[in-house]
Amino acid sequence: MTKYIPSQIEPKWQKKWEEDQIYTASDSSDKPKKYILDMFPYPSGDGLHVGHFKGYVASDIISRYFRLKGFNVLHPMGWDAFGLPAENYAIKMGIHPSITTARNIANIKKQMQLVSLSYDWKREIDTTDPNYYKWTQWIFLKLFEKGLAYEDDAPINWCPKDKTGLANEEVIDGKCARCGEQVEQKKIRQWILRITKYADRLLEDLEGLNWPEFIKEMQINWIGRSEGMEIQFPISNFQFPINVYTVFPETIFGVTYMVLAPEHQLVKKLITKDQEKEVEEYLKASQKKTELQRKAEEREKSGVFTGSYCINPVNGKKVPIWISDYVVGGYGTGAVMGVPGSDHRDFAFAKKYGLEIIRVIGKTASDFDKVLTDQDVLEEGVIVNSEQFNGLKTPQDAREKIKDWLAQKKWGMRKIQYHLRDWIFSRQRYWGEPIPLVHCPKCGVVPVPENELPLKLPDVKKYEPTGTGESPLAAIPEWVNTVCPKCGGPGKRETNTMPQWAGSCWYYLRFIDPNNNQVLLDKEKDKYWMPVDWYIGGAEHAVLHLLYARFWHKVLFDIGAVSTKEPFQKLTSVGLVLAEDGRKMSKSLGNVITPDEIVKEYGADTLRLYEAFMGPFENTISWDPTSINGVYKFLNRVWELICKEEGKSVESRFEIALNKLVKKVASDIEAMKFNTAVAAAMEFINLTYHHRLTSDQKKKFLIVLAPFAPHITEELWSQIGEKYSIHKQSWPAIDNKFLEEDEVSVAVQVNGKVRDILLIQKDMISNKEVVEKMAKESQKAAKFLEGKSVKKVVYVPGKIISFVLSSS
RNA sequence: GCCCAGGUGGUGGAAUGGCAUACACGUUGGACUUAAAAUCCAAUGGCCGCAAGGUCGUGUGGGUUCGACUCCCACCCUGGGCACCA
Repeated sequence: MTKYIPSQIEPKWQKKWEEDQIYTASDSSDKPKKYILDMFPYPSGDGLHVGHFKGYVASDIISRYFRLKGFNVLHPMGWDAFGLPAENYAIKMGIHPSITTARNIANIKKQMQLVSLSYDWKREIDTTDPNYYKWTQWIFLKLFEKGLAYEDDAPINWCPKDKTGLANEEVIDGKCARCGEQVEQKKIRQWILRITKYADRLLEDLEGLNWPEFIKEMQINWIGRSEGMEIQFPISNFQFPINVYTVFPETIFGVTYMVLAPEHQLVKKLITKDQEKEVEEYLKASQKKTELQRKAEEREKSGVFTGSYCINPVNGKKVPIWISDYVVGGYGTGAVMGVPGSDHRDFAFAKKYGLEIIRVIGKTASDFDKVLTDQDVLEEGVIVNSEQFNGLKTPQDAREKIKDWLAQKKWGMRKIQYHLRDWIFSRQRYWGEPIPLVHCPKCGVVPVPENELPLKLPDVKKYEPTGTGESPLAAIPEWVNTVCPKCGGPGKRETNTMPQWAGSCWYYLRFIDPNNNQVLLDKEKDKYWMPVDWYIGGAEHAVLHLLYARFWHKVLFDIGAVSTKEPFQKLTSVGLVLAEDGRKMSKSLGNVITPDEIVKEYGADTLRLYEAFMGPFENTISWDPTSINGVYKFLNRVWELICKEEGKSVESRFEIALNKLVKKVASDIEAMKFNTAVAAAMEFINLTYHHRLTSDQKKKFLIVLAPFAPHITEELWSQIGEKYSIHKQSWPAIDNKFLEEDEVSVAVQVNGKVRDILLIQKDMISNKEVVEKMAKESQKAAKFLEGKSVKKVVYVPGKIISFVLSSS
């Protein structure tokens, strides 16, 4: 063969590799293990675009590299196939989602095989396969057994378009994360998972993880732990006090009013006769406000006085009780103590309604003046106007002392509060795992016995969501009506299904033991493979999948099903690939580029190489169709160079370049700097292109390139007469005697400016006198040194020699 | 408003205290060709200069240092996340 024609070599080798199953991971091996995992895709009908492949190619390069390095690598792939789009498509077309899902999976699998992602396909899993979701249901039963799943009909986020409830994590800016519809509050019966019970562990265990800081930060913020105090304010002539939660108890002497959220339980009981009308109007108005209006109002506060008062326990002061929607009902106690002297929001509210403003934090201990403007509202300073606490520094000192005092007087107690809410887990839709529970009028909620799992999703004609808060399953009496597993009497099945996150919460465990019918996964295999060493995927899952999966994993750890506390030891987040126009690739914008078309034009190796070369892995980068040509040209040059006759003599500069390349590519792959790894390979080819490589140099170069471009390297490997397969070789050893150049260039600086470059023999570089003499004699530098006195000479061996002149 | 990441040629980017702009795209010129494509070679930050060379230059302004894209302080801009959370 004389010319590089990808279409003539790629299918041939793909077929051979598949026949020989060269990427199979062994469950028992003397080799050290690496579990390298991609976030598995949702098998959408549109297939995958080149953006999806940036992460897949990266994890594939890493997997191939570690195989060459002698690791037993587990690199699997599967399908997160339950979910709304398949169901919506089914409704539109009248095709059962299982049919379209199977079709989509086949298509995407073909795309992946087209670029030779080296997955162990024997471990392929599909979350909609009853043999898989049997275990998703099993895990749910364990959650139920442990009291971590409970039923409630509290108001929840409801998407009127998708006609289902949503988790807090699925609401973005008050809109449904999936369809963008404005989310409403609706009160329906739901299954909820007690993720808040794990809040502290989810927070603490982040510390040991090798994850991007920004993702850890996002989880920390989402969990939102704060250490504060719950304080009781008694109400005269009333049996219940008002409880408030605050993280600033040191400001308690500055309380001049109390605010309740409109939905607070006590609201109705505290309204006095003369205020009745006004309050009612306010409540009505605030209910009507949509999220959008609330946003549009910016931070303009509004509220109404109830007519009642409570007592500040620390000084017996009468405090008016107000109602305002700037207090969020669902957080803390739904009531806030108003401290306009040290909180900007309270200040604005107090100003508007003419409430008293007392300064409790001053710049100095004598700063007792009333607060006049928003600028005087301080968060840090010295306590004033607070009796025995005056003069204490805040926050540090004062906060702890006042906390102790309040607790000792029994006016309040320390409390830890989280932003994280429990996870609304049921969906009123068809295409999800059935929740394996039976409602029995006699026994209550009874779990389906484990030996009856999987509880299969029934085939139905109509999948339309009902919108009533019931799932379409409720319309199938022969499925709903069943026998109570406990008493044998008539019972009704739970008709809600699980959210899409359920299947993805534990799939990484199933790859380890995909066909086990007895247990979730074998204990020995768990011990061998877990945790996932390297998890690669998009940052859009930072607080969704990545938090949910950690939660489930910890529950599985607690019941002894897994031996590790955390599932994903190392995480790297892949940057988005945008279309050429800088927008997201989407079918409706018509700017999608598929791997299929790139493979057709340039071959899979070019696609892979370009994905690696286009820029830093974590960056968001626009696809540039004109740049692809560059890596294609590079592969052609590789082809030409390797196909040339062997060189006979060993040129040391090529040896040095090659050894450096081997070293750099290895460290770059491990640091996910694929772009510079490819650039280094290009430099090597540019250096040697017009010369000849020895057989040994060819072999080493091909192995180094193999993780990036598996087809062309396999082909050339066989053309130079080497034994199949290049992917079963070992990563080249580095020859240290060829790592250093004979001559090193040293820059000459005069007053910080580079004036010349010296070439210094390797054995001279540590000799400062010689280098200094050479530098002074160099024509270019001497010009700037002439007639000046040198104050100081700094020499960094092998790098730079710097002359500092005395200023004259 | 708060938290995080980032700002370098026409473009994607490289360099994490020591030669700014590696590698690639694009552009321009040349070779080959009847011609085009492909390929190969050369040039390619701005300004001054025929050139040698000089000078400015990594968002802005200061600072530390013999030396700063890199470290420190303040600010501006872009992207992401959170947001009336007490």
